[in-house]
Amino acid sequence: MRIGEVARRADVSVKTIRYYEHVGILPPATREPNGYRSYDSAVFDRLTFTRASQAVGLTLGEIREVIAFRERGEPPCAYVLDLIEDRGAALTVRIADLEALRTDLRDLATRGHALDPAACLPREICHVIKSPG
Amino acid sequence: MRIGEVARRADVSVKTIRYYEHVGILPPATREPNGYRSYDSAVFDRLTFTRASQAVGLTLGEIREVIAFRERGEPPCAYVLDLIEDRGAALTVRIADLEALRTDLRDLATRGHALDPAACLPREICHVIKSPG
DNA sequence: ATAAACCCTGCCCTGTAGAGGAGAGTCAAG
DNA sequence: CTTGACTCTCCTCTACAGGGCAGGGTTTAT
Repeated sequence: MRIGEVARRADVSVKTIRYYEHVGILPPATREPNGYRSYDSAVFDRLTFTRASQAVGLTLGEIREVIAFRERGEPPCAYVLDLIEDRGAALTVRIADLEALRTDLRDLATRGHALDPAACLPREICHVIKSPG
Repeated sequence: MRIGEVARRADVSVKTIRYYEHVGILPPATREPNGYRSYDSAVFDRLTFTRASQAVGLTLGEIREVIAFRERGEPPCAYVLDLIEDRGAALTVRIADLEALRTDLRDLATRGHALDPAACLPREICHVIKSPG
């Protein structure tokens, strides 16, 4: 199967498939005598796994690591669980940060609506936004 | 005052100051006869405002817009409030997405711990991660 | 006089995940 | 025979906010 057909059937772009090969998500494709890449159905397993992994927030670099385990013959499950737990912890921190920011924004909006634009001095640019200090 | 002193006193890098001039956050500095940039204390108001704005999630592009209002002689407060409310709404969506992702990750971790790595087939790379379909 | 510290412009580099296009070769159908 | 669809490699570009050099000129203190 050629790259275009793989792309259509997996609903990814041809560019993406070449890129995945470039970054090691896909092994170097075998080639037809004319140089065209040739694939068998195993490519769909890779692409499906890659998509599912991206959906849970793994980067291509991490996905490549996971695949590397598998290629060394080791089940990557333990590594995957670590990754997932790290991602989860990082996500918790990030969500907390964003929630704090959202709170700030709401306070700012509330305060801002109570302020008079005519009382905003050029020197401070806009009195709605003040430095935390 | 020269750029280095501004940088020290405002606790930003010299690079950052030049960059801000480049992108229009700061007006082109006046120059000493030798070509060195020369600043008066107004630069600190800009830098302070810029920092405070970044802290609430505005981009330099947006900050530049706000400053442009001020330079046209209009109080930018109304525009700032719009920006803040847009950011807040976008943030709410984003937080919801991340929370959904965190939920997925937790489910995945829970299910993953219950699975046997030895039962993970090479074809699926890692059975902890499955496509949503 | 000279070394250390400062300043200038201009250029490339970072990370993410590819997109877009140039220029060329290949293949099937009409 | 030629048109259109496909494929190849290689190069540049995106957003964001600067960082890190090179290679030069200037100032300040010793």
